[in-house]
Amino acid sequence: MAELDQALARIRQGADEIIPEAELKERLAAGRPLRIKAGFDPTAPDLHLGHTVLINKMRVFQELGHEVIFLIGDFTGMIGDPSGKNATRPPMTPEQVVDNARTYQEQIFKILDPERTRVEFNSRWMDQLGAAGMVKLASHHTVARMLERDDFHKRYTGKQPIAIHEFLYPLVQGYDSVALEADVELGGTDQKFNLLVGRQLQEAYGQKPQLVLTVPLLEGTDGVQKMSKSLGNYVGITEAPGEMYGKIMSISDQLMWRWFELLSLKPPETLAAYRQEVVDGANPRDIKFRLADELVARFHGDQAAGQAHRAFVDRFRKGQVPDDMDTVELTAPDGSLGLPLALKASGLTPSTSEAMRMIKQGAVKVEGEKITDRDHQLLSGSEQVVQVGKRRFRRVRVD
RNA sequence: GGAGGGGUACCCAAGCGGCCAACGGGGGCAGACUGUAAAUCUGCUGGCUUUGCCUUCGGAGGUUCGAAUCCUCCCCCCUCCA
Repeated sequence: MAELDQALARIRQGADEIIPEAELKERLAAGRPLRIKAGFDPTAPDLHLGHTVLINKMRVFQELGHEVIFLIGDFTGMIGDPSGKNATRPPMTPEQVVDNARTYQEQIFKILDPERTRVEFNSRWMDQLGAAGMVKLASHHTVARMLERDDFHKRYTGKQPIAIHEFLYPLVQGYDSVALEADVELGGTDQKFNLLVGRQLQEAYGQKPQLVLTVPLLEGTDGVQKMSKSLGNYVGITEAPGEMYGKIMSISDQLMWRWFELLSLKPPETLAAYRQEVVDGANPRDIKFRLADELVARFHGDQAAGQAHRAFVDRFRKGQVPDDMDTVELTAPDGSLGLPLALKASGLTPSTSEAMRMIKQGAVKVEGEKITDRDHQLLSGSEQVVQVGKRRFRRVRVD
């Protein structure tokens, strides 16, 4: 049974909770491939590293021979969630959903095996359910239990509004488990309540309740809030290798360990050895290189990762100007172009006002030389490297 | 349906006739320091043909020499009562 124990260990690794813990071994021991469900919101098809914590876990199940279902919540997405100001979503058209679904698949198949991934849309069964079915579904859960959910509870006691349809969210998600006859549902720790509703509903519909496995939420590049696109603290998995490499290298040393733990596929012994290296005096930055190497390679291949690594070292450690910057061509009607206008026109700053500010603050360099004169001119026929701050470069040619 | 509270820049939040492009905080950007770290300190944070001009305080009008601030109508949000 060493094989079973190994499987258990791999599933548990990095997981926050498994409910009920004991049953996992039991189901695995039965030998039948388990049906693993993980739901995704179709409104945000740009996956970032935070999502991959979960997808990595899906992959583990896949490698262990189980049936992994990638569920796109198109029905749930069309309801929209009007509550939080930042969560207001316009209803999506079917075309958008299809588009997003395709984008999703392109991205997840960087991690999952497409041959062994079942893709589902919950509109398939939700559209069939009808109003009567919805009422029946709603009858299986009580308001009191719904209010146990932490965020509902807080809003209720804090006299904040809760729209009725928000109660439908967990119900529909739970019903997905009924429709799919899921054995296990994966989700972030913030999904725990919804996942548990699935268990309860399956029981109500005469099924064996699914197991619930939650994974921690990954902190974003700021190291504090969870990674999300709206907070701008994310690393998208389709980002260019250099971009991705830079973002990973900019995280704090403390956060680096967290990311290793949740994102690296390296065994725990290796990570422990890394920690020891730092204890023994290694520069944490050099360990961070390994994290960046691994992650960039996963999404872009070894070669691109190697290139990104070298480019990073050249640019920041050796202070060189990057060699792959964009070139823009500008026209100077009067033989020369004022620097602020050039900055705006080349996209280095969003406005001339911003360009003025950057110049005043000493953030602008032309051919490596700091320019603080706002009337500085770029002459026609010249081609110069213009830089704003440490990261924004552009080769500007003036005609 | 009734009563009350509120809509201010990316977010939170002051201001309640001129000194307001609008206090303060957060976030962001930049500079110093560094390991492009983190922490810290400093500056900036509407736009433009930039020592000046133009447009912003839910929307549309109005009063006034002058309005984010007063008046009218409208839209939206919240709380309580029904």
